[in-house]
Amino acid sequence: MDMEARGRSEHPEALRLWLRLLTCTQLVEKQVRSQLREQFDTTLPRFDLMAQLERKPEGLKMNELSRRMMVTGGNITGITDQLVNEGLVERVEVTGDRRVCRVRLTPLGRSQFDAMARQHEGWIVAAFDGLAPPEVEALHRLLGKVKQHFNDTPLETA
Amino acid sequence: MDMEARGRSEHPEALRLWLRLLTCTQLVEKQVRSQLREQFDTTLPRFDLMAQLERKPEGLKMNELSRRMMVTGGNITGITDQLVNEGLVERVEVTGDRRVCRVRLTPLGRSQFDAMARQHEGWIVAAFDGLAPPEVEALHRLLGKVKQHFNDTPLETA
DNA sequence: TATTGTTATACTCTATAACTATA
DNA sequence: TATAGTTATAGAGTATAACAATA
Repeated sequence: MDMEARGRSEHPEALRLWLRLLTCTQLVEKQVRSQLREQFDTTLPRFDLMAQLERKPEGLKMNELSRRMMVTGGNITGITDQLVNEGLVERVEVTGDRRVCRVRLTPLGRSQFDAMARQHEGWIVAAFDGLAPPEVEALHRLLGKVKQHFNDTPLETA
Repeated sequence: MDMEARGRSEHPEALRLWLRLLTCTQLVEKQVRSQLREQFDTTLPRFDLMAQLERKPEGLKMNELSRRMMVTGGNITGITDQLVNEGLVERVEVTGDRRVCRVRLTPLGRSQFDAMARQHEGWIVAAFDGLAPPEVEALHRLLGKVKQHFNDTPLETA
């Protein structure tokens, strides 16, 4: 229940913040994973991939899926294969470059994703409804700065 | 790079917040995992388990480790076995209940953890140094409300 | 009977690297 | 040569459930 006992004795603010951030994410993520499993017999990466496609009717290249989902290419092939076998997404050839393919939702995939997304939205709203709207906004803004700083920083190896 | 394209078209605030929270956590977590691997040839769960023990010289029961790390018991046995084999932690019998054992850091484990924690702290400080101190504080406080709300809510299955 | 910890197992997710086919 | 995608593999990390010993 308390991952936050993890830091060193000095406990600088950044460390406390990180442990709490991790705890919150894990709480929500565990909830989402188990609900996806129970209610839809699916997994978070599969849901994520379909969610990436949902707003791109023309589909996305494997490349782009890999970058957006922050995992390497081989994994995208694997998840895509599963979803293709179940008829939820399809690979489409791209004219002009025969190495490339686009992946997009099938009508079945779209309707199934819509059903999942509706539930998913409910779980997420429930997870954060301890916050007032301005607090949600503030949290969103602050995390935006964290993300931005990461994008700006060349990821030092020291 | 942009997990946040994931939500539905309506994009209520809670959903946007969740996607950003997840993105930030994954960015930091990937960084920490790869540094732990490169610099100390260890993993995040192993580091976490040692961190739990660091502030408890008397050790923790397997039970307590399981609860704190939010994973089931069998996994705690596995990670503990590894660390015992490397001489970093030890199992201690508990008088009065022969089913129970406490796990605690060995002197070697403690000194090795200290070295890791020093580096770890640096990675975390770097991850959040795009925020001013009052912003760190605000973020910490808001996430505290999220966590609290989770603890208070009996985890509805609908 | 209930609890603590262990064992055995299966599955998902991941990165790496070698491979192919195109460019 | 370089790039897009695939294949093969190994290893984390996890949950589940059956089990032993003890309470």
